Amino acid sequence: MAAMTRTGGSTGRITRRRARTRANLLAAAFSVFAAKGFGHVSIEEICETAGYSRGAFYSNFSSLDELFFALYEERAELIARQVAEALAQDGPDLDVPAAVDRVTAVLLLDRDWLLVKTDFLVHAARDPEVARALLEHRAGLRGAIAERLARAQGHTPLPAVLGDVDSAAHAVVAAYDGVTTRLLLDRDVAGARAWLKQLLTALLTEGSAEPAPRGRE
Amino acid sequence: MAAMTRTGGSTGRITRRRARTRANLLAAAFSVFAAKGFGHVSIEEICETAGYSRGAFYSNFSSLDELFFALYEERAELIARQVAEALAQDGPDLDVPAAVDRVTAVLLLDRDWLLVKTDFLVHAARDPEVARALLEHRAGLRGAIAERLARAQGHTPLPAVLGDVDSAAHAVVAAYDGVTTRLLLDRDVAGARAWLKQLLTALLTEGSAEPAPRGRE
DNA sequence: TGTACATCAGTGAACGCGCGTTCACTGATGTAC
DNA sequence: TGTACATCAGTGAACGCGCGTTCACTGATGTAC
Repeated sequence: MAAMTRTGGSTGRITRRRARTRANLLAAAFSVFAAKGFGHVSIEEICETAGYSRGAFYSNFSSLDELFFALYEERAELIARQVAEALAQDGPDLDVPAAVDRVTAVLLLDRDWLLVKTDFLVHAARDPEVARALLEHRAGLRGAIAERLARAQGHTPLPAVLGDVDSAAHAVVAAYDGVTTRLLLDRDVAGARAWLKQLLTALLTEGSAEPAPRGRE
Repeated sequence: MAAMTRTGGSTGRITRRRARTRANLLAAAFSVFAAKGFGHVSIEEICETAGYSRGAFYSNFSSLDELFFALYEERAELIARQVAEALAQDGPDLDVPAAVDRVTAVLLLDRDWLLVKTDFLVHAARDPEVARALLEHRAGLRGAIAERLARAQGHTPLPAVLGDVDSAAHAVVAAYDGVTTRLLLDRDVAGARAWLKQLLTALLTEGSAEPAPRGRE
């Protein structure tokens, strides 16, 4: 149970070569998973793409599942960092449209990531342990959003129907998930962004406060 | 291109035995796909579950993909019919909470279906042909919702930010997708229903018109 | 309703390939002096 | 900075299993009379 693997800061006994190989395998895995989907990918395929023999794989991972998990964690943390950055850019008052633009730029730009994370979702849906990890990541994202909304509460009040900032953050994440689904199917990134913006605006502002920009875009 | 296969109404040359076998294979496939996920399922596994030899599979389908597609179509049509029914139950005025209850009962009840349809989504995301079929199904659902909303427009106006009924229907489907994601992870059906209801209420009614029921549920 | 025959649907054995997994080996990397 | 040695990381061949796919066969189903 206690974390014995992967000591904190100092590299310790992990050689550069090893780190490089691991990184190469993860990078190759990302593109192969994105292209074919977890479950349609063989260890051999990843190794071939990365330019290693299969032995190299087993030297670094014990199974495809383990690699997939490591890959997800790596990328999810990257995204989380980028979202946090995007949210921090405003001053104390929240400029909803600008913040939404910045966040969606991070979240919707990379189709490969959408594919991989959705694969990971269906994987997690069948394995409670994996689900727990994914839920934690989502809780982190949600927390960052809720915090940001709370910070802006005085200036831009939320609609009463949503309730507190936590509910609002939940709704934002749900909107993101909904847009992800649509984008996976129609591949219309520009449309998805515009639409997510509209959706979030509808959710986060009083209906009467900001009427729709008729016929524009 | 022209549809040569599967003649319309009369059974024609399809024997009962064949129809039964096909149905059994589809039913077995549904539970196996739900349990393991498309991509982690072998033809052999489905046949074993259904109680047939592998030859029976090849006598009815030419590949796993084909079976998966047939399975999706069958179930998606079933769901679409049930949703249409649930939407038709009110009179001309729309009782939003009641309608939402009925629709969510259909859409969120069966976890296995959520799993399979999400599998199908990631499958479709990688194959434009399949994506087209899925988009058509979604368009059908959306159409039914939009029609229902339009029918109630006089009585229950939509918030201006959403724009027309089509946008509103899009938003409803997005909310459904978002809730699906969450439900796949936390398995909290009651919570998901309550939450979807809240979300749709926030989307479909003027923020000022219906304040939140503080602390209730 | 019964019998003979034709076709159909599913059987199960056989084949072979792809790939997961292992392991003795070798070249690469890092350390001690 | 150079050399000798120890350990580590990745190689690639080998093994074998699971399973996709085929096919000659047989029992089931349906039809004609």
